[in-house]
Amino acid sequence: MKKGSKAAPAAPSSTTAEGRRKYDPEETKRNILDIATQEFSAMGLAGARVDAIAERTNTTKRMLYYYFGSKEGLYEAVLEQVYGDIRALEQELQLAEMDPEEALREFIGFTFDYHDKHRDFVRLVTIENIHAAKYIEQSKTFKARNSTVVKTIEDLIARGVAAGKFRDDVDPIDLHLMISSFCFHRVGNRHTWGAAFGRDPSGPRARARHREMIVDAVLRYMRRDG
Amino acid sequence: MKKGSKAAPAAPSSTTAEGRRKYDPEETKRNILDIATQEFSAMGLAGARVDAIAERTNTTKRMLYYYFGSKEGLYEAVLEQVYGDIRALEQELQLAEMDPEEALREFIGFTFDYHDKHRDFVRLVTIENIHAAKYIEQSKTFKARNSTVVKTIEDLIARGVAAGKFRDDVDPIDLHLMISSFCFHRVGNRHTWGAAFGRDPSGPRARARHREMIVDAVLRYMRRDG
Amino acid sequence: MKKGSKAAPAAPSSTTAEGRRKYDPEETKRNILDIATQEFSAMGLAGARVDAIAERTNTTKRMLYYYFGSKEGLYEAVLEQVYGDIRALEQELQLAEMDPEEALREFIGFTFDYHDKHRDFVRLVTIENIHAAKYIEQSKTFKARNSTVVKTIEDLIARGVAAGKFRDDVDPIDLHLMISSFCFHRVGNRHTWGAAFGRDPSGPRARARHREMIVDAVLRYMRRDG
Amino acid sequence: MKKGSKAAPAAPSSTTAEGRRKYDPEETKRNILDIATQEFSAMGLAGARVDAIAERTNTTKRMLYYYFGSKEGLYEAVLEQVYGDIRALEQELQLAEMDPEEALREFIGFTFDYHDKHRDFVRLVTIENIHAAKYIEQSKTFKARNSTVVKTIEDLIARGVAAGKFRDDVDPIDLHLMISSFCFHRVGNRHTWGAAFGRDPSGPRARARHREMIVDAVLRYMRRDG
DNA sequence: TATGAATGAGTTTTCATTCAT
DNA sequence: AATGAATGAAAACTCATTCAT
Repeated sequence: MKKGSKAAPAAPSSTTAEGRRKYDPEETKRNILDIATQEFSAMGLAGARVDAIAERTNTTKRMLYYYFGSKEGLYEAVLEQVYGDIRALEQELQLAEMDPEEALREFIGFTFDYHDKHRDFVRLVTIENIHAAKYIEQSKTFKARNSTVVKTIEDLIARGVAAGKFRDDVDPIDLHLMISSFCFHRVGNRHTWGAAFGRDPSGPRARARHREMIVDAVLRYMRRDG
Repeated sequence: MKKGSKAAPAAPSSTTAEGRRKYDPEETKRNILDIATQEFSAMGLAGARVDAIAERTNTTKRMLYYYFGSKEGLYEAVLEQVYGDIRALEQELQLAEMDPEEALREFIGFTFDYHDKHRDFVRLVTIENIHAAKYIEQSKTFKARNSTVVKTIEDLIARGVAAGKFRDDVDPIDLHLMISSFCFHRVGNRHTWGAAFGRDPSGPRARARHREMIVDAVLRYMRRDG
Repeated sequence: MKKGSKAAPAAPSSTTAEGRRKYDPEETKRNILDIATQEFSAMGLAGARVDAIAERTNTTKRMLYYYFGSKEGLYEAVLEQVYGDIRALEQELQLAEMDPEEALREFIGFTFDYHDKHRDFVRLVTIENIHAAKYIEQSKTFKARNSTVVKTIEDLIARGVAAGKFRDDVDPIDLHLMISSFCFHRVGNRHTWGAAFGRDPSGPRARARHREMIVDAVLRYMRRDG
Repeated sequence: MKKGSKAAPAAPSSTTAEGRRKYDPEETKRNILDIATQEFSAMGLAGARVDAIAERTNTTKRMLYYYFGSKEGLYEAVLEQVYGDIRALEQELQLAEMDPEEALREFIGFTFDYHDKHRDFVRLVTIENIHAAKYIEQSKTFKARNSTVVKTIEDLIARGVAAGKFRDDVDPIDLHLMISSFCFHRVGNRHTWGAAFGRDPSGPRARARHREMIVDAVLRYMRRDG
């Protein structure tokens, strides 16, 4: 029953060639998570290969199981991180200090830019929907985080309504949906869209035009006497 | 999902009433395609199992290969059919006879209703985007079909502009994107959305509200002096 | 996942070198089951290797999963078969026609000989007890089969009591336990016994002596005025 | 199971009241051995997991290897301890001072009670037989210890024969086998027996009955003119 | 045309053991 | 003496596809 015991690699006491510490659990976890984000995003949960992820990592397949338990556990960790990132940025937005219309403009712009830049996030959300969100639903922090955005939008609308600028019959989550859908779709569905109409809707040529478009559309929709 | 697929009649494995053929190739193919549509839609390309599809079929795995060559071949056939269905309906819309604003309203409503009812279609498009549209791109009829929609929208806009109703700086494909994204997103991302905010954005309670919302938003956006 | 084809024992159109038919599911299953019986018996459930079983088989590992689903499923099938064998033989014993004392002698002798010859059975039962019988408990036929033995012993005792030969305060299952324990133990624990006392209690030299011993002990125990 | 293992006190990982050592090697070893006894007994050698043992211990996996060298070394230590316990007790029995029949009664009773109470011992012996006793055979003290029991029984029989009470054709090891088999079997095979006949043969309801039964049967068997 | 049986290559996961601190 | 991190080898299991009848 004895196994691999032939040659001890025995590295120098604390650092490797590039100066990375050899025993650095946080670094190891982060490294695995980064690669896994790319692979799951590129291939989907079923399509991704644990071997492929491990191969691109600085460590071995075994560590992946050591830290994340299973392929699905790793996928969950990836999802949680990626959702955490966008929610964290949203909270830094400081919209409360701006004029309502300006704040809405800012929020739409942020949402647009984030999706435009973070295609991995868009893909992972898409993938998670294929799985009926059953993995993200297990996350404990997920719902708590999302309630913050709703609050942000609620405040924003309320201030606009109070100022006589915004209509008062719009549900904050619906508004969020309208903004997100455009920002998400032009990235997430860019391939079929590109195949259908011969141009990438998320390409650089359309970016500025689309950004302006969604800001314009949403503001017109929200304005009191549009 | 196909039009006439409400209740897939069993492929006969023995003679029927009188003199009819023992096997019906067309029926067998249709049966396989129906089941495959459900499975690929539910599980994705990598996640779907050939065995699972064959099991639910009235025939055997061998026939699946006989008619469609491979798992991927079957997936392509499913995609082509499902895209064909929506484009065919779009062409029956007869928007040219309506007042431009009315026609746009009609077109948005149709797009909304189609996505709302055909979740399999939405899922399959999503899945195909995970695969960077590489399967649908091989379809010969796909691009041709799509150009028709563009033409429809172009005409619609042109008539509205001519009538002084619509602004003249909107690209037809962009407009299509704006409409589609909302209709698509509330169905395609309903699971993560539901997990995040505790309500299904594609559920019956939101349907009428959302339909009105997207019609309203797009019309405001298009109106000349919004 | 269709399994064991009830009818259609496969027409013998092509045969292999040794005359074994190439497409013979029953033969394939039996072959796997035979090898698995040996391996599980020799190594235990955890210790047995699916690869090792498959290797010794005329077919591949894949078929093992095709027919038995999992390592545990195969183990269950082995257990069920091996228990079925002894119970089937017990039922052929025709004890009802014998004089009660003669019948008891016959039953003890059979039990002794069966355990003495079928060491695989003894080992598998031992192994199953390590697993707290959780696999055999899932067998549907197991309990039904065992009730037959009880009935046999009950009848046997009753007839002996009626004839004034046997004491009337002995529980049939207890009697069975007394008989089985000796027959089982000298085979099942022969290794530790051999290590402790330097001789194999199930070896050929002890066989006749032990057989006589257990027959003698049980008959003395059962006799009315022992 | 060891004598003084009712409530394993935690191995201190920090200083205690005053001046006591920070680590207690003997305590650590005992703790590991206790847990290992439970795990090997419950799962078998192949089925037990080093990680699981270490987890339940007050120390870490490394210590397990430090003190016992390997999984197999730990298993051997467990076996040796457990066999040592029963043999030590047997020697305390003081049968030489009793009337032969009384002494035999006492010996059977002791054997019965010991097996009835020490299920871990029974299981470990069972497990060791699955491994053909290859681990216990390496024990140096094992055989020496066992020869004592044989001597005890030999004396006991000889005194009974001399007193005209016992038959003179019974081998002491065979007698020991007869006694042990019943006591062992009703505990070791209780699970399959319970599954087969719907009652636990080692349960409290059967205990007194079984104890009397084996004493009765053996004494009848040994009596000169049974 | 139809079908259950069969397969090889790959995929996830497990495990006893050792290393660096 | 103690510990969390790390590992290589092997184990169980899966899957799209083809074969023989």
